Amino acid sequence: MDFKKAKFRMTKPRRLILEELKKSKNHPSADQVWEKVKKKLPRISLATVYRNLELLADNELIVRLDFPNQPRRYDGDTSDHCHIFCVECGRIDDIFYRYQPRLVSKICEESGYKIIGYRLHILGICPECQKKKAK
Amino acid sequence: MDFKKAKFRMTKPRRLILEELKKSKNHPSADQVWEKVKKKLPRISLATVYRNLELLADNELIVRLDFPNQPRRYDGDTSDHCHIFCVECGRIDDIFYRYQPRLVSKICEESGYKIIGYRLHILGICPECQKKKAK
DNA sequence: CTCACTGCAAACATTTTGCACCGTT
DNA sequence: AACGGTGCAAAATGTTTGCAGTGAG
Repeated sequence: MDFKKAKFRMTKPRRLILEELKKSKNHPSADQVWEKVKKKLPRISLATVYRNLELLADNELIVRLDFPNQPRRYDGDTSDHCHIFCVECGRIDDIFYRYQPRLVSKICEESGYKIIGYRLHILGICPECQKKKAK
Repeated sequence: MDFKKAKFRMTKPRRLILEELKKSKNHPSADQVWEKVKKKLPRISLATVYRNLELLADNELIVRLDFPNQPRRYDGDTSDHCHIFCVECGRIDDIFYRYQPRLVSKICEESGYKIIGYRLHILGICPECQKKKAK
């Protein structure tokens, strides 16, 4: 991994994006981060937000969350946990469960792949959407 | 397979798309399915392919595969298995491992979500790409 | 002083939609 | 005959890029 090589400047837009992500609990999209950061830096471009989110994720300061049928989301919490995604409203919550990939590693060896990582995604319907549907 | 209850007609484009997917082993994208089906039905539109793939997936005759940074892929094999994805070239292979979600179900209950399903995605580098990188 | 970084607009890739016509049932 | 399905083109969506100017180290 070329993590060490990566040298980047901590510019104002970059710092604000990282801070915003560290403090938000709702796993925002690039667009949502943009809306927040604009309040402090009104001239910031959406392209800058995209560029910085990808750079921060490449350097493992934040985490990319890819779920079906919606824009990429980001998590400022890089600790080892997985996510549950509401298929109705798109809400994402943290699940503090550490997936143990021992068995599956064994099976994967047969494929000849070099394993990089695992993504355990849980899909469900959040409490609010269950209530709405009950009506 | 029982199409009687299905709320859709088994038209020629739809049948060819399903057949193509059932026989292909490389988890193609909509675009790739289109290229194949065009050989038998040259006037078919890409929009038709998209519409039918989504409809077939909704009816669980095929499976959607969503991996980061590439178009949605589809699997004609609906049996219970997971997938390994090459982050270099986008190749997807089947892994015949059945994920047992007992423990995580327990943990998820605390979230109040109604659980719909699990997606275990494995990321890696396929044998061919490992060779290329070795140079 | 340099070069990574930025804003902006335009390009891009993928997917969805409106509409008039077509073909199964 | 009805109505779901289709081709086509255009729109929508989400993200990336080219460029000229800016500012952090």
